[in-house]
Amino acid sequence: MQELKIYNTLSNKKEVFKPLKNGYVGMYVCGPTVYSNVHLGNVRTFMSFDLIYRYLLHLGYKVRYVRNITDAGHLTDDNAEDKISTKARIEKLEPMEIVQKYTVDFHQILEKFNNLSPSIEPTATGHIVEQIEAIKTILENGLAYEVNGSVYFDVLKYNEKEHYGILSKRKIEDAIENTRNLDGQSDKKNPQDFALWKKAEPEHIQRWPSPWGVGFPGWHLECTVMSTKYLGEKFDIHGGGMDLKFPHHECEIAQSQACNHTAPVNYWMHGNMLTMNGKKMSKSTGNSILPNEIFTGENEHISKAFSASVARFFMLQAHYRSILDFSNDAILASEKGYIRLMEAVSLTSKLESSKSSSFDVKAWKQKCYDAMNDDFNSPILIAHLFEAVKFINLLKDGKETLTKEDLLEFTTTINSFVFDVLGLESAEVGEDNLDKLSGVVEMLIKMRNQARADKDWNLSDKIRDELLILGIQLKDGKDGTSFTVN
RNA sequence: GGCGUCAUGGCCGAGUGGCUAGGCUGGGCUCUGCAAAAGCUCCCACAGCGGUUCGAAUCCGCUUGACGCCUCCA
Repeated sequence: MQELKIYNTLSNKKEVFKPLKNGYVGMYVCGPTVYSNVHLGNVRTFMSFDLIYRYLLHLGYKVRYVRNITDAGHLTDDNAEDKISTKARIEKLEPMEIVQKYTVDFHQILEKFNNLSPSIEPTATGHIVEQIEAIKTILENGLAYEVNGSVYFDVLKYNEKEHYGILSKRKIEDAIENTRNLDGQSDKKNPQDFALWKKAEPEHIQRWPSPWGVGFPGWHLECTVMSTKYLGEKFDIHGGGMDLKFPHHECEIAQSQACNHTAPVNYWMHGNMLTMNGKKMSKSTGNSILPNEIFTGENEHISKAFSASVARFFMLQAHYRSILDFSNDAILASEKGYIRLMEAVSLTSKLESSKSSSFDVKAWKQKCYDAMNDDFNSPILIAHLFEAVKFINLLKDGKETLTKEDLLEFTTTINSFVFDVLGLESAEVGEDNLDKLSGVVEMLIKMRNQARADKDWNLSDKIRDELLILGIQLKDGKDGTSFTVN
């Protein structure tokens, strides 16, 4: 098996990946809070982990990929209404209708982007019992306290033995110094303490009974409980967006330590943000673009519609740990590159072999693996794929050669990287329709060739130009005319 | 204010102490009836200032700037 290096945000270093159990990987990724449509920035994170999931599968690992759905609303501050409830009130729906609506939307969008489904997709509300049990354990272990129907995690006490801030590289002393005292209306002993269980006010709709009264679980707890349940007290990879590092993931570590007396995760991975106009995409500021707006082109930031594959390719051209800025120019450039890549890939089935090879397929193949083994460096992989594109075009013209064996290995490799690992899809034209379309276009090509033979350039150009308007491009090559559909 | 990340050519975006990223765009050439496509080729770089080094865009320090987190956030 290839040696894979993963950048661990716990150590801030690339580390050789060694799963706990040989050949098996347990991976947990924080999913969305389903109170509104996912925007493109949300999609980027899930796509980054889709790439990681796909590559692990490609390497032959058996991966259990758990990604939760947060369907219990959490509070933006101690006294506000949670987002799901707010949305339910605005849309005049039950909270669970909101949850259902946006869960379906989330699945549909990710499917359009050709993301593979996780192995398990647990919900927070489906694991209230387990969350209550975890709180009991933390209370028993003396690292939480109950006040007025709520239970809080005692961060200062935890910090006596463990380091609260190990992931986000913070010192709790700094946090305390920089905390402004807000009126003291909170039940917390310390502002850094976080809720494990919150007492439900009468108007709070999502509510469950507990040993501490009617309430609802704290935000961080669900991930601890569900990852433990499905992946064990210790598992290989935990992922999420960079913005979840603190406090969410920090709290997860503290909760797991408090429950299970062990660090839960060997490799922490954080995907970086998608920005637009240099600022983080965020619905609250209006600086965001929805996937459906990409598909229809109906957004002031873009000049035309783009397919999900193009958007996917655009995002894969940047490394998952880099900030990526979305712009019309950038995605237009990606679209051209994407088309060039996919046209070359579609040519691979038509290539012919020779007696010798003018290209070192094995060396090229290893470079592709090296790129992905270096912390899933998809931009480098894509650069190597473009090297292959050039080679394919020369091969087609007979200017390069491959033996039968090399050709097979070459086409197998390029197809598996493009489709299986990067998860790109070729243009969606139904097989049947494509056959019919081909017939029609071939007929027009014949007519045009007759016109060209007669030097009737007006007619031949008319056929070519009008087809182009319809999105069908003719290409005159040495072996006759071919066409592509845009 | 605290913590952290990043500053690469016209645009997007990789990267390593000495050697080509790649894509898009622009110029030239080949091919073509003309185009397009494809191929070849050219131009344009590593924020600024110091330091380490035989040698740094790559390591260290400072300056400037941008962004992220510190409240829900992918």
